Amino acid sequence: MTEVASPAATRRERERGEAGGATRERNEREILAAAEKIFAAHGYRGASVQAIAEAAGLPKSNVLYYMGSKRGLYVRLLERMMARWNALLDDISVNDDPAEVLEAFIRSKMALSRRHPEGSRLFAAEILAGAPFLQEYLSGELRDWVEERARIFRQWAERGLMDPVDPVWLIFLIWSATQHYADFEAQVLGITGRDELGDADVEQITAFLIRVILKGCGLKPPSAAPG
Amino acid sequence: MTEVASPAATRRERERGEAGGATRERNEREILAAAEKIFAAHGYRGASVQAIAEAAGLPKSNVLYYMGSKRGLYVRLLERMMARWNALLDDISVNDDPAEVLEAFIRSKMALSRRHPEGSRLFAAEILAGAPFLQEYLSGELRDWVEERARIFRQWAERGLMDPVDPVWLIFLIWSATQHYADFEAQVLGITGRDELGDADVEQITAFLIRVILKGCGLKPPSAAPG
Amino acid sequence: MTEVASPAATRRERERGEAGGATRERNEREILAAAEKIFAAHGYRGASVQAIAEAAGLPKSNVLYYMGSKRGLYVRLLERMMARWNALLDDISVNDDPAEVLEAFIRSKMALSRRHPEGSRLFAAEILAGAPFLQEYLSGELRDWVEERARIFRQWAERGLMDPVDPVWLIFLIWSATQHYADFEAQVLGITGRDELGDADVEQITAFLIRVILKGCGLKPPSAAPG
Amino acid sequence: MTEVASPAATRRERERGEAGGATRERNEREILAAAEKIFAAHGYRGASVQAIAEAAGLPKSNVLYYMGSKRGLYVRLLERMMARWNALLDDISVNDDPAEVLEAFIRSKMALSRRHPEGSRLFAAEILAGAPFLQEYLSGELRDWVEERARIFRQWAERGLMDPVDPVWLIFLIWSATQHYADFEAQVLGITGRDELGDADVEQITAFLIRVILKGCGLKPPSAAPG
DNA sequence: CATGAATGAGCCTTCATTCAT
DNA sequence: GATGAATGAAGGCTCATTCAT
Repeated sequence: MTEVASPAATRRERERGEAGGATRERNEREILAAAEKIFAAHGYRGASVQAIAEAAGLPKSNVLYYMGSKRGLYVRLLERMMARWNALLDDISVNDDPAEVLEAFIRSKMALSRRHPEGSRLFAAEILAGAPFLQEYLSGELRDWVEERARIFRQWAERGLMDPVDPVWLIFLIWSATQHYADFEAQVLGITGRDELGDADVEQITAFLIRVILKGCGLKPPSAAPG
Repeated sequence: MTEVASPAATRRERERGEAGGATRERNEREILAAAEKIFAAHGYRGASVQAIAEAAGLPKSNVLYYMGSKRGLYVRLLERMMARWNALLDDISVNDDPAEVLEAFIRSKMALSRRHPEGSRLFAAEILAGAPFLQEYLSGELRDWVEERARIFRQWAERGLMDPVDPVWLIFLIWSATQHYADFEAQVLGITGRDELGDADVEQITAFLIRVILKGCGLKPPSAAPG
Repeated sequence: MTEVASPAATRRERERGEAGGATRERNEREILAAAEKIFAAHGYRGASVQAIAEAAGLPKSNVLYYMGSKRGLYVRLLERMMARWNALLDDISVNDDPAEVLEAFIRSKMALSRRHPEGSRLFAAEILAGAPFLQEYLSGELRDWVEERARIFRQWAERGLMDPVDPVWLIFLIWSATQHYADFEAQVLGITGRDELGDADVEQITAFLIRVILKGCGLKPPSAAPG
Repeated sequence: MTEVASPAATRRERERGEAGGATRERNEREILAAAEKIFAAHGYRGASVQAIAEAAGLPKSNVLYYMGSKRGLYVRLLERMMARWNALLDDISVNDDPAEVLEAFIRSKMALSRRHPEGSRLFAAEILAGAPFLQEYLSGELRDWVEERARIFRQWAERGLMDPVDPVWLIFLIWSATQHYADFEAQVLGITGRDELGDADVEQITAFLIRVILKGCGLKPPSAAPG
């Protein structure tokens, strides 16, 4: 990366002595992060472009210049979160070990919430608002994914590999339990009296959830993590 | 019911030909219901008095006339929800049967979410925003309540009445699992392809949760409801 | 005055055990006093009926019930102040002693401002606003009064009884100097570092003004008050 | 004056075909002038941003865009007026000639009121309201200034250079007399039957005040202007 | 007679967006 | 390419007034 500032270098850029392309990327990244935080906290309507701009350390005009519109920014964030989500929804088959699959499911879902708590809350806010932007995704892609899993869970139950619990309610249970620590973080911290949850806490919670949910479905946890 | 002397009939009232005294009460009720819905969907900032007024079928000024301020209305709704919540937090003792207590806990929590889904979402939105109005409640009253329960759960575990799981994570699990059907209703409906959850569905889900969570903690469900 | 409460006795009335007629009078008096204060401080537009009601210790509706409208109340106050003013504008003749007349003029004007500072400020606020309600009075009655005095002052000057100063500017000088202690009370108190001006202060100021103004017009003060 | 690069041309600007940079300055100037007029006439509370905007020929949002807030605009105007005021409060010493000092004082005060009548009225309205924004200034800076002058006046009196009148009352007399023609302009015009006071009138009034006040304090006017 | 209820209009301020540079 | 300028619309709230009792 050379030190030659491009002719159209911005003030921020010039001050930091950066090259052009990097600035755009960094600005976009900062805007997205800031927006995710604000939208997560206050929802689509409650978020203001001004607040996002301040959190990103940029003028308001820039936010709209980079993102087109408040709506466009919001949609982009939702899509980014859905993409992260889809990335961990790998296929499973009837021949897999139920306990292993469920454990992996819980682990990866927990890790996603842990890595992207703002994204998790953004999604929660969207759902609270009645999912105006995600209606289609929920009753399309996501529904298919759930039904596919459900079919396999049912087959496992039929083969006596696990208790015959309703697989859809089971999926919701896992979702709610894992998202809780991101979505209700303020409540969790308030009640536990901490400033934040550390990695050890999260690992402990994950093990707890795996232990209780698997056992609750008549499965033996494959790894012997204490809950 | 006698003809109680009452405030002046409003225009709405006259148009509908109603009796006098009921108007104020009805208006308040409608405003509270409308506000709970709007605040739940869009959070404190995202909700507008105009939107609440429209949902209540009243002029905007009227909402503020009845409720004083947007903030006051919001606080009143939060307090109402906290009161409902506190109403079902009866005491338990070490001598109680763990399975019965947990079942009752899950049942009552589920019933509360079922009866007041907007209130549950209102609470969720407040937590998403970082609990600006409930900070104190969370780290005060509610924390004490949780710790008290946790102590008893631990004693049960020591006596071998249930698995030695972390009681706080257990409480969070129950909370998240039961609230999920109110808070993420839009998602649940989208994925299950329904218009609403009926009483039968909710009873089925409740039984599922009781079954899985109790079994997951090494308890036998006292009633034999199939999940 | 009997103790029998009239059938239509108000709540306030009943609480104090007063008869009907007295209440109305007292309420009117309190409203007028409160309104004078509020209008004086904030002008016609800046005053609110609510603020007046609060200062009078009555419900807002009552203020309008007694006074008809904000505008009507304001006009009534202006007229009351003009009436007070007119009460001290007695006739003078060329044969009067100039010094005595001017002294009496300064004294009575000062006393009026002293007795009704709110009224003086109310008038000042009206003038600041461009005298929308008093236009006619100023260029009619008051103008005539001024011109009449001016004629006499001029005659005195012609007879060598006083310096040939412009009588209109002289009248304005007296008005401004005497009203100052009411209209700019906040400034006077701030600069002198007092909480209020006492009777002694006012007497001292009056003597000062008489001394300086009379001497400035070539007149000997009739009474020997030190300035 | 060179063609300085400047902010974007506004719609107003384009319509008028003006150059770029001047717009902002002109708008600010017009807003300040309009606001001074409106605040002077109706006080802080009675003034509305809408009215100011209309007087400035701009949309309401624009006024707030330029000035931040109604309060900020008001404070800025007060400070501007105080700055003008301070600009003419030059030091005096015991060795100066009392007559010359007093004449200069009256002249400069009169000129200030003449040049900035709206500012004078703005100040008057602020004082009428109880000086909520100027409390500190009055009992601080201004008080000190008055006391300093008073000390010198007293020394002059002790040396027999002028009558032993109370210097603070004298200062108030000069202030009230000179401000009167700005603050009570509507009254002055109504009574004198004119549309406005011309330079000649003001010069005449100034000479009158100098003559009467100086003579009233036992001083001979240095210049022989007839009142 | 006196007052709480009710409301359209207006208040100051913030909003998302467009535009010119 | 990036940003300050500008603004119509909407935000929460207060206003003076009307009405029914």
